[in-house]
Amino acid sequence: MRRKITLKHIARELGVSISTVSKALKNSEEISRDTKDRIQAFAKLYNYKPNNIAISLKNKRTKNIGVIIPNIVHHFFTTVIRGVEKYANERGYNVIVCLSDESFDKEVINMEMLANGSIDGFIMSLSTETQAKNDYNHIKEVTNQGIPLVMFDRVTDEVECDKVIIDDRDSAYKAVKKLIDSGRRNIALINTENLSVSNARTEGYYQALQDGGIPINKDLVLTLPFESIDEAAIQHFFDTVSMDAVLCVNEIFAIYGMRVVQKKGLKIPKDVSFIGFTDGPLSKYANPSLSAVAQHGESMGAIAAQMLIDKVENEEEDEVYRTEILDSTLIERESTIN
Amino acid sequence: MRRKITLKHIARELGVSISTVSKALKNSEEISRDTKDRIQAFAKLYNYKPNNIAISLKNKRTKNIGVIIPNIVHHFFTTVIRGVEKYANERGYNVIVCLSDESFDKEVINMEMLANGSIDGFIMSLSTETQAKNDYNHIKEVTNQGIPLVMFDRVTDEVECDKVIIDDRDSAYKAVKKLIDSGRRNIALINTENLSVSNARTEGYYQALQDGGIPINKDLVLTLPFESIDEAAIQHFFDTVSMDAVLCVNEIFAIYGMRVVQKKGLKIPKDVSFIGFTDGPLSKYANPSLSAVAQHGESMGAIAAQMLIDKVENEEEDEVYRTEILDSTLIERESTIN
DNA sequence: GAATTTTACGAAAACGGTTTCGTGTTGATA
DNA sequence: TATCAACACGAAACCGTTTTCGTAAAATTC
Repeated sequence: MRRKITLKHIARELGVSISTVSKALKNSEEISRDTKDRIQAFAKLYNYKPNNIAISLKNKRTKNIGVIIPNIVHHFFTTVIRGVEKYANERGYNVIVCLSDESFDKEVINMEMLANGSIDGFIMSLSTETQAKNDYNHIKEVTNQGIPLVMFDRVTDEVECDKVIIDDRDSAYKAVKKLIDSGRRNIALINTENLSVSNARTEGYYQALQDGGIPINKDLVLTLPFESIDEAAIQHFFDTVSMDAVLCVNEIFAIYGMRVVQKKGLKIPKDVSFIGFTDGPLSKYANPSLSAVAQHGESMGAIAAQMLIDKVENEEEDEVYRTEILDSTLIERESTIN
Repeated sequence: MRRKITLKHIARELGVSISTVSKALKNSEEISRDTKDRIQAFAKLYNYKPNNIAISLKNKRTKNIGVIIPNIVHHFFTTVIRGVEKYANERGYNVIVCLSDESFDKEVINMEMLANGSIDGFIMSLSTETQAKNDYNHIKEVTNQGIPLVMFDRVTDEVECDKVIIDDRDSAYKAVKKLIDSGRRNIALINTENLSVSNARTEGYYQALQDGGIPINKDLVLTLPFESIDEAAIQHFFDTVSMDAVLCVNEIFAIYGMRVVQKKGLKIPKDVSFIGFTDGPLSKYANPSLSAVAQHGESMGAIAAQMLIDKVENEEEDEVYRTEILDSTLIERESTIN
């Protein structure tokens, strides 16, 4: 087993000083051609690579970025990570992924863990629990220390930092408008508690109904606790309420809803049409395939990474923060197109 | 903005030496109660936290583990990461995720990037390209340097290290046997090129047919390039070959196959039953829901993490490697149960 | 009161690099 | 031949810790 070789080893072996070796390997003008050749050849032979940790300590730059997300089994977050990773890698950064598991405490622990020098900046999306508690001290703590932060998707006004979001309100508005335009009048909504994005989508839903001159009927709105997929509640909802269209704030609700509706003998989209949020594989491969609002997670991740790295590498800390609003796309599939 | 405080700051501020501060904060017996109290109070007040990078350099331990996977949008890999992350976090480790994107070159680059001190050990699953090339020098390089490595799922005999896999051959065998036992005789297989796991599953398929006394018919096997989801090829396959059951080496093939079969007016599972590999949300929410071989990615990840961390923290390097074989579970759903 | 042991702390090395500055040697210049 | 710049390299500081070892001063022992 060949252990990693250091500058010290090379210096000792070649009878020169550590500084000479360091300079020679950076092709410094200070060192003679001869010496450089010797040192470089030796280094190549023994496959010398500088130790990242030592460089990090010296530069106070780790070239790592921390990504904290609530959950990784969600396709959306997965695509964001992918976008972050791809972009970060191109710029020589590694990605440390931490999962808060929708828990406030884990979010705090993860942030503290990484904030002590392990990373140059954070990209994060809030856990539901954090949004419910409305407690952002751990995040302010981090930004106060001057660690750059970019929040995406689930964000809050309480923290000043760069943000990347889609306009959830407007996306829902457009989806509902589309349903109205195609002649639907009894449009239901299945949403979730305590989630900034769900709330925004709900607002868009109401606004679209209002603008469309459709009276608001609270019975058409089913609010479920966060993704518990309470099958009985969904079943009961469709048993007791009648509608000709449904907007769901996530894929799972929509897929499950379609199933219940189909079991009742109704046809999709003839009798009821469905639109879901977050276009993932489920939507694409569902039967019928589900029309969905695509959030373009990968671009979101790439943009977040770009904003973060630009800030990290930008010496002068301008206290100006941007919020980038990305376009969503309504992808129409069998669940709305006859 | 309060910058991070260091031992040096505390020492200067309190008129003691750095070593005294360091010891006081570790509650060393060497330091008087008085001094300790002063220092600890001061440290608490200014929220002192030791710098991870400095500690890493000193200890030659980063408390980071690198995970290299081919793809993150695959549900299976996602669950593995989750398992790794959960377990690693419990033991105080962070997880650096790198995506090889099924590319040999990216796999090499990622490994080299992390191998220079950024991590204490690797957990990885091979990219298709690496398996096709059969070139594992970058991996051997890493293990030669004494960096612990655990491979999972897509592994190779060429590299000596700890491994965690499921018995793909046996899992496929059992799935096919189940189909035979339920009276199916024309059992098709949709598999993939150049993938260790796919090959093993194919072996199990043949073996089960042989043991079941069913003649092998190569026409019943469709081999697709890696997950291109060649829709035309799948369509053509079902148009020209007739079968009463299909085993697919991944979810997508199965879901897409079911759709084609349904469009032809055949009933699932009455006319054709389906079993897929890798139980993910698609299987669960498909219509009909898809019976699948569950690989228990989360346990796989947790076990891999445990093996890795045990090895990392174990000083004496016993050159003995284990291969842990996990049980898979056939989850029966509507696509096989009448 | 001298010798010895504790007590309480500081100096310094080490981890593996980078970088500034100092210096002995060489060759050119006046 | 004295002066000086250029060249080629080394010493040392620094990043932020931990840890070993040395040592004054205080406390204890005889």
